[in-house]
Amino acid sequence: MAQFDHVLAPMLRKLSKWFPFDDRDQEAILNLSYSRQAVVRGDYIVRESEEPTHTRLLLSGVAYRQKIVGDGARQILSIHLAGDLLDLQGALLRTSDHGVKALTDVEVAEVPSEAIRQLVSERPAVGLALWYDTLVDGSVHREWIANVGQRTARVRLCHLLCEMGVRLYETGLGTLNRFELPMTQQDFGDALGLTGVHVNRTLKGLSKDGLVEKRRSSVYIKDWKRLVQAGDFSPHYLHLQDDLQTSRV
Amino acid sequence: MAQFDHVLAPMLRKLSKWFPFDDRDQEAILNLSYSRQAVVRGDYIVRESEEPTHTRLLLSGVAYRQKIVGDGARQILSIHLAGDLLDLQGALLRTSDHGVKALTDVEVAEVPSEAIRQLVSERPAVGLALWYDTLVDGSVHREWIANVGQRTARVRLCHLLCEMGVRLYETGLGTLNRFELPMTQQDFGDALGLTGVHVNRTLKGLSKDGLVEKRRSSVYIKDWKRLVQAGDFSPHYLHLQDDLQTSRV
DNA sequence: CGCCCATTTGACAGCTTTCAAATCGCGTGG
DNA sequence: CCACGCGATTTGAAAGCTGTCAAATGGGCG
Repeated sequence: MAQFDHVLAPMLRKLSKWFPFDDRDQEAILNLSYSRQAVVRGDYIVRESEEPTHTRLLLSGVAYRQKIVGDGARQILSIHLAGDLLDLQGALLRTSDHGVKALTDVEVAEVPSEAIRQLVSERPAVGLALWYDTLVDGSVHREWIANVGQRTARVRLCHLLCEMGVRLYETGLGTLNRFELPMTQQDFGDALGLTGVHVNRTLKGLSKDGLVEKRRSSVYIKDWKRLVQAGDFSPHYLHLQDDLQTSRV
Repeated sequence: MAQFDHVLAPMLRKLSKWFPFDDRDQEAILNLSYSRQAVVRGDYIVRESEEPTHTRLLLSGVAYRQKIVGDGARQILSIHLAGDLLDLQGALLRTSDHGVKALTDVEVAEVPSEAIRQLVSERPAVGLALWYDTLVDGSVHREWIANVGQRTARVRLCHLLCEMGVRLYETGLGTLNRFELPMTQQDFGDALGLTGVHVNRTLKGLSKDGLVEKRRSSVYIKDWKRLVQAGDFSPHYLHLQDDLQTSRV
């Protein structure tokens, strides 16, 4: 493959980890029309309630999905890293049920929903891969429901740190001992169903116990093994393809 | 269509609401091999962590998906009614990240995962429909994350009652004013991240305020409009195809 | 009639929130 | 190079929602 530098190559690489594509599948993916967009930190990538016309691939930076509830509170639904498909539901659903915002300055590639639908009609293998991606997305959602619903603040926070550690490691953006995660304590709170103040106190507890240090946007995991225990974490729900699950985590 | 009495017809009807199938698509779906299974109340339909070999269609009864966390607590992830596809992730993912249990005696049709994969490869329109179903599933998960993460016990409970009311109504299993929902107060608690005791007190508050009466497995909505308000409920996230959203809810 | 499970209640503990106010870190401008 | 300003972090005290633990009550089924 000579197209490693193609903008959509990360998407191809990610999807083809799960399903082998033949040459025509690959060609069809790389021939998708797209436009490249830069979004600055804090801006919307997709607004809630608008009708989605595009599906997006996160090329660089960190983004998150959110919902605003009646009293104005924000729930962060998932965090996304470079290579993740954002707003895949925009390819089929009529209205966006949530918003997507940029946590850092990001770059995205926008692909028209119509092009996705046509691609899937003509190349069923690509459809399977996109479906797979959506299934994993759902699995992560499920773990978040359980995390927010059943675990204490401390366990929730550890769990989220583990998830981000593993995913950043997988994406090559860090190690299990140190990675960059530019979320504020308030962001953590909104992701975990806690207040920023309580995240602060909980984080301090983890630090006192020698599990984690967080300084600005750097996260230092002092004891991965104990953090995994404290976070009731098992990476199965991420449905990683390699054997990270048993070997290193 | 003469095959209204076919066991898989409900699945065909549901999926074709979203995407028009041609005759060969329909035929292919109805020709799927399946086996019919009865599961009694409380038993597992799919066990967590086992490798899924089948995808299931719920033919009758009520089922729910759950996760058990480290300390043994149970989080209910979603409730399923007749016509729902269960364990669709079993078609592609290697291990089941959650369990499925029967809330009432249920009947399911089991379709081999391999058959699903092959069907999707040959009939891309069916693949689109299944993908769509999975996307809606994810949307419901997201609402649950927000529900459990950001709302008070009272609002959470109202929200869940609204969701079930709309879905039972949609499925023809009840009206918006009265429906059967055989969940115990403990079940509600496990779905909402609350204790059964607190659900009891909250339910009593709703009753006192003239919103809802629950007696055994019957739910009587005394004031749908106020319940919707109290539950911060909007049905958009269910991505219903008809205009229930604006007309009657 | 009696058992079993679900519901109901009460008292109390406790985790988390709320509300401020103080402190810190760092980019910007003087 | 230092001062200013703003957002993020930190802290304290007090309130509150929800959980815990038990025990009593209720209702349906064998």
